[in-house]
Amino acid sequence: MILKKEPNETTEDHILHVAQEVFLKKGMDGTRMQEIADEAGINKSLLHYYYRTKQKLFEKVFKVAFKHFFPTIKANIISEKPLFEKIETFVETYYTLLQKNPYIPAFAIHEINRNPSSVAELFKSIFQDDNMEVEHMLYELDKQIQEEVTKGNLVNIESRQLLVNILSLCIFPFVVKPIIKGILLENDESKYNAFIEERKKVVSQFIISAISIR
Amino acid sequence: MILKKEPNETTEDHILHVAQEVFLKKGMDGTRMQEIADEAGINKSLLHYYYRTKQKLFEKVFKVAFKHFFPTIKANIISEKPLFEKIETFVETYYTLLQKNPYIPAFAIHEINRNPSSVAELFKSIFQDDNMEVEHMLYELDKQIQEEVTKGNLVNIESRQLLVNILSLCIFPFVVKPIIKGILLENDESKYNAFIEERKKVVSQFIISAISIR
DNA sequence: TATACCTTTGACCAAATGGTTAAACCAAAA
DNA sequence: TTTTGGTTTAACCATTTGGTCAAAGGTATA
Repeated sequence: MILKKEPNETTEDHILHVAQEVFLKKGMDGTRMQEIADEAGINKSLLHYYYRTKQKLFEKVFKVAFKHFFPTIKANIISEKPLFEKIETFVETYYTLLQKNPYIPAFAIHEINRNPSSVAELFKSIFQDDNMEVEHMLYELDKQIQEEVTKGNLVNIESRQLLVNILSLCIFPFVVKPIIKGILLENDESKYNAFIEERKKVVSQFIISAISIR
Repeated sequence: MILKKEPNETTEDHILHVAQEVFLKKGMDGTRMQEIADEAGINKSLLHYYYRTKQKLFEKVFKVAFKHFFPTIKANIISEKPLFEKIETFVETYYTLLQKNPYIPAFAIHEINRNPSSVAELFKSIFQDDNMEVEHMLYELDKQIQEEVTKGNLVNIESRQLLVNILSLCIFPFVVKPIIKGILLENDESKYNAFIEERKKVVSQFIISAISIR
């Protein structure tokens, strides 16, 4: 289906939005410049006029796609709230963010594995744009965990392991949507949506129950 | 690097193994028939001689790749062990299986999202080959969970949610290996391996702690 | 109106890519 | 030794694909 240009949208932006749509669904290798042009309702030359090469267009799309993701993680880890509350709001906001951008995780995973070194560079430049320091964030998270451990509220879990657990539980259900929907939920879209909606509560309960000492 | 043919290996098998290597890393779209031929040290025509088309070769690779995965899940769910023990052995064996086949999950995720309907068909035919019935497995798991709940050992968690949680915690760390390694573990391969090895214990503890009533 | 500048297009190109074919190769059977 | 049938190769083909270029369109300014 051809994506109509918004009235206030410049051609340059319109191309970017259409390219985002196509790249996210099909990946770098699976995307044809001609297809982006067709979907945007313009000539293929115009793509090159605005973005020179496929690679450059792809990198722009890639950067824009992650604009919202890292700041959300950062804001939550840095905030002053107690750990359990932090986890609850993180899961809630991250699920909502992913519901709005369901294709991004699978896209990222494929491109990262396809070209780890150059994608690592892209990530670093995004980090710089956002002024994020991973070491600092991990240090803050570590400190907070240790505090709760000494208070006797928390089992002693390594902060990296906890972080990976949380992200796994949030992101994975989106990257295997077709499997969950097709095999576990009778291929019913609304059942899948309900399943995901339910997870906003289930997952934070699951995590907190896993790490708290009662 | 060119993959040497084993002495006892037929050319047909050799091609399949090389194709597996390349398809797993680069995906269907990213793979060139010429590249498979080069890596196998043979002429491109020979690929078509044995496997007709790229699509057919891909489907063969796809089926072979998942040969071990579903039976492992099935065997564990069906077995007669108590639930917590089941979870422990499942996590352990699944992590070991993934350590041996680290590229398979990211590969599967990409192909599934790229072409959900045709991949769903492929999965169904694999299920048939393995004589697996998802409904039956879910029913068994459900029954066991309900038993533990009534015994007062377990919080009331939906079996599908639990299953997705377990699989998320097992599979996700492999699909984002470059991220974990690059951002959390100073790009150190041995640190990543240790991190994964540690998860065999961490994850099953995490799950059991999350769902058990103490 | 004329000019200058940005935008858009159609025609075109070279390289890459999946696939075909006829011939050469080779080992085992007759 | 000759024949036969499976295996392997080199040369070739049609199509696709990312990218170029010169010209045309359009619009604001002088």
